[in-house]
Amino acid sequence: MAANVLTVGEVARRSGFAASALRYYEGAGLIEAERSEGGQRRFERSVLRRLAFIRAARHVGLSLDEIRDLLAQLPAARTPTRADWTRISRQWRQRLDREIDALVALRDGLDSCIGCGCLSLQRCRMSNPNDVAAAWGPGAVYLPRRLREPVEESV
Amino acid sequence: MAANVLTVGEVARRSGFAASALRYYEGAGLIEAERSEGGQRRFERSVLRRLAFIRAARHVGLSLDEIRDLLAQLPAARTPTRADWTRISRQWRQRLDREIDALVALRDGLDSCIGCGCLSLQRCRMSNPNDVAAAWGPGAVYLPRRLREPVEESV
DNA sequence: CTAGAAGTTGAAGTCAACTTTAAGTCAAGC
DNA sequence: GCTTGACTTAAAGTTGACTTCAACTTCTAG
Repeated sequence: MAANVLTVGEVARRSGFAASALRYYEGAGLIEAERSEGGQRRFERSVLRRLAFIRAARHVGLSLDEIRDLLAQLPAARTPTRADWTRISRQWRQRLDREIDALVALRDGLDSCIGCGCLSLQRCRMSNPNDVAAAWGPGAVYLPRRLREPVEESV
Repeated sequence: MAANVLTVGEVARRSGFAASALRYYEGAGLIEAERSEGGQRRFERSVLRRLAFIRAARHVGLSLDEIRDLLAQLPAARTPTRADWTRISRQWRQRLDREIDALVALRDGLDSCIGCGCLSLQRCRMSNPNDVAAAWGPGAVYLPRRLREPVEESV
């Protein structure tokens, strides 16, 4: 393929995303593409880094909406630098910390439950809907359904 | 309501699950119900503890299929004892440990990524699909989409 | 020039775990 | 006996993130 642009198939192969996902991401405003005379997508090489970010963010459990918001923070005028990427990556790190904290709290709650064997709707932290809500607090816990399935787009 | 049985509405109120969810769970084989002469559901009181278990297991991120499998380990002949519940609860604890480990590994990988600013498809642990798959290993990471939304069934 | 691989679109399908809706039946208090 | 709230069912709708499909067009190697 020509000069410095990539077809959707090439991007798919190199990024590990399915071509259908790339089209979907374009529609969702996460990535952009020029068009050839015949109307086919032509991606700049920089889309690969963008996709790398998307993959990592998906692994952390961010929704596409959230990822789009993060990507919007990148400078539109110039090609993003390493520092630009670093700056926005730092934002999920906090999220991840909160997730881990919540899980540890969950595990501790489970331990106390196993200990008492109660699972009482009235008293138990694990099963009482109100207590559970209170225990997690308003800071939602975000976690990847994505992590459930081993990644294997790149077969 | 009569003697020792509960209507779907009563169970809903006391368990925090919506009545529609209870019907769904019955259809999915997670809970059982007798029927009144007129065909309405009549739940035994023990269904409440079962539901408490279901709620807790959902919070840990188990799917309904998995929960059904766990519940199938309960003795059919007699009413489950505290020891029975404890035994099957212990099984998710390991799961939770693995989830936490995976998240911590993810965070460490993220740290190294922020440090290097690379996000390279070829090298970076965070964004390379193969590396990511390898990093998680075959032991899947299970985490609750459920935890994303604060629980508020009991409004 | 042409075969065939790769690309295009919009619409529909998928998955899980429910909820909602419609149209009707049951139960209980007065 | 009647009203009214609670219940019944099957079927369709919801959400997010895609995939699949059908019908067609474009690109490129030979």
